Amino acid sequence: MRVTERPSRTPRRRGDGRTGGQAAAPADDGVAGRSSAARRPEGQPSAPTETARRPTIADIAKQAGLTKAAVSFALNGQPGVSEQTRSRVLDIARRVGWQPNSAARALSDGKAGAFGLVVDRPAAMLGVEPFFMQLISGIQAELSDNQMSLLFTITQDQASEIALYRSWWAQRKVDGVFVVDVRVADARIAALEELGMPAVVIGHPSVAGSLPAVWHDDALVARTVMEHLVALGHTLIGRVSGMPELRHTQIRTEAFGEAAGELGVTVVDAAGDYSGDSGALVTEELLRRDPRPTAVVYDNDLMAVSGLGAARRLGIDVPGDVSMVAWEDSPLCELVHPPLTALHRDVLTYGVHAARRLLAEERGQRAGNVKDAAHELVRRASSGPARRRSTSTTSPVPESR
Amino acid sequence: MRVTERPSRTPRRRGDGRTGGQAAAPADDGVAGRSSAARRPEGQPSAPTETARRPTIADIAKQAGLTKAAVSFALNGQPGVSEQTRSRVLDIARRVGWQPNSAARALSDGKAGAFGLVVDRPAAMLGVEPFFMQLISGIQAELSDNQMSLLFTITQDQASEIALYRSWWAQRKVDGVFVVDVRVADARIAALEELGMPAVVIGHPSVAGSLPAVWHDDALVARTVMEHLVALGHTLIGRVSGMPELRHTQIRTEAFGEAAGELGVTVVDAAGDYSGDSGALVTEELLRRDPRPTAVVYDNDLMAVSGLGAARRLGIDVPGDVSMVAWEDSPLCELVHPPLTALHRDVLTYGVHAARRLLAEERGQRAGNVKDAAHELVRRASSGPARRRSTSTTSPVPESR
DNA sequence: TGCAATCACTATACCGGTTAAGGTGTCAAT
DNA sequence: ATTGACACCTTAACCGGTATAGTGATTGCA
Repeated sequence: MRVTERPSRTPRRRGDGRTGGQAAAPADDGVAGRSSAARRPEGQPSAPTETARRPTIADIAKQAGLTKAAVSFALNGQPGVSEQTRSRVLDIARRVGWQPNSAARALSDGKAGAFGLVVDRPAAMLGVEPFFMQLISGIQAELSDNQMSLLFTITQDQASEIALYRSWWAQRKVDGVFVVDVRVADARIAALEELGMPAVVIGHPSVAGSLPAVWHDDALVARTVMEHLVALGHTLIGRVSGMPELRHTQIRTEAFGEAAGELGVTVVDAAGDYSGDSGALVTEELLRRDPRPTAVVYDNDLMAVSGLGAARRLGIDVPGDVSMVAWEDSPLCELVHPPLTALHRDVLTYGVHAARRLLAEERGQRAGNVKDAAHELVRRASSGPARRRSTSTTSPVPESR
Repeated sequence: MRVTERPSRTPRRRGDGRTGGQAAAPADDGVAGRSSAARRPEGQPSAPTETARRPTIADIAKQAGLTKAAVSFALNGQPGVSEQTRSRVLDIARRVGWQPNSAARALSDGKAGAFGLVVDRPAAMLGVEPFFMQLISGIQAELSDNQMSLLFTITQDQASEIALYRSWWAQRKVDGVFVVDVRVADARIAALEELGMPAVVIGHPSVAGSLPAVWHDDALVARTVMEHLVALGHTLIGRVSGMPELRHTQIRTEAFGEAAGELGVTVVDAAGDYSGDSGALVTEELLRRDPRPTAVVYDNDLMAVSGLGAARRLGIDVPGDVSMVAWEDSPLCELVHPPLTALHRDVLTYGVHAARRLLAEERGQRAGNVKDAAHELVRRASSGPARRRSTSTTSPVPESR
């Protein structure tokens, strides 16, 4: 109960962590001292039934003069005890600060009480994207409402990710997992199906196998972008994509192609890898083409920002000479110059939906896929009308980087 | 549109929990079967010796003709079994794919097998910084070597963070926690001390109370920066700080002040809040001063990037008129123009050390604080010699934004 | 009045590990 | 032949919950 302002240098004391053994009169326990004090006015000394440690239902049972089972019934709202007894038990539980031991409960009902999320990217590539943090934030919000925890891990390759799934499942550490960054013919999907482990794919249903997916319609979004650009007069549009092995990259590529065909314009695809470097490199390639695209769409914000820099180095004006659009919005897009037109979505809600879906799955409710809201186009200064194709290409600038 | 909408319903199997086994003809496969799968149905056993469910040590014992205890000894390298028996047990365990049930082990030895990390920031503010991802990556690397998991949670305020600590501890969900973003007189420290929960503060020891800290010497780094700038001829230096209530902000502020005094130059402090907006705003203020600072140091990369934009809007050249330095490096710093001189550190190793320290703490090894390597100055184009103070300030530009 | 159905609990057996204490069999020393 | 001393296992008791069967007392109904 000492919550005083620590002077400057307390002689580090702290709990032992392990209050094991036969209560060798620790005098100052520091754990949940209120309980024993409250129950025992000043107590007969050498009390044999001292509740030293974290309270269990056995302690509550003893205090209430009941058995463990009765207490369990009372605490869980199960029938089998009188209302009077129930409230008495609840009172005691509250007073001693009882909380169920998660391991005991897990062992008993065979559920872990946690879900897992593994991200498999090299540490360097993680990071600048706010996506995961927001996703986790959303997942978390839903899980904590349901007394569930999230085990989060970053691995270096897919093999260890799969190994981790097997291990988690064998040890019953998690009740299910969220799968992100799904590739074509992703080995994780097959592994999860084989294990029979509940899982939700955060990505397109076409790669989710028999697993439920939470997704949004990238094809629709691609079309929106194309319409925006075509309406501005653009007819030759560059696109800097993410890794081609990711399924959603392919989906976007296909959709851009189709929309282009229908709208009578041309799309030039070029593959990046989400890194700033690749964004700059690929942008330079695109902007050196003749005829030069009058607009470029990027698969993430980081590449778009780099593309902006590349254009400046080449002496190409944005949006005067070329418009730029980033797929995925972030604070970054707002603070560069010019601010980037971007595709925004509510990642947090996406996470909430994924969590909700996995909770249902784990409860055995085998529902279908969940389609989330599509991205919304946020128009900023980086996209504008296509320049009349009169002036030829800018004088080439020596390559730099 | 040709996204190969998955045919329709393949007859789902999955979710049964039981693997292989006699697999004869489950026929029912009622997914819902909520009743604990462990209860013996008591029907006539068609294949009595078959291990149907996930294997336990009891299964192994039966196959080996031993008791649970002997098997446990064998599996844990405990003395008490012959080498011959041990290897036989290990063989069987490997063959049936046994892994210890984490709940059972946790219940038995009173340890959760997991640590917790709570980040308490509004979802919007999380994100662009790669710090947490890299930190987690490092923590994770060390933890998985020690068969430990990481519970990761994002909360909205400090009160719920503390409540979560209490809950985790009461339920024995974690064996300890990492504490980040420490403030002055941080309520979390007091709460953790009261709980007696093992914890490691990732931050300066002066706010860690009696908890061990893993930290690095910001004061030293501040001095390095100052020396760099003074060597370039700068004598009036602006600084855009992070939130003043964070302890490390204060430490940096103090250190900059001291170093300035010793080196005979002046530092002008201005507080931001790590957001891009604040970076731009505060930078404008600084650059409008007369005399104008010839260098600005930022407490994070995001504000520095925004500051760069602000300078451009004011028609002030970087690094010609003013040099800029970011505290905390990231891909962002490299892709803006000019690339930002930045303070780089190995966050991943920082995480490894924090994890190692918490592991020691949890094992009862009460070591001291761990001082990590300081940031290293990465010189890029944004910092250069101070312009001779001949030309007066640039003509003011109308305020924008 | 008698028999069954409820009610409100108790007793006990799990879940799957770990671990202290006890029990054999073998072999050497006394 | 007795006594240990071991090496190698077995028994049984936990850890802290949950679930099922059983018990004594009260009530319902004929």
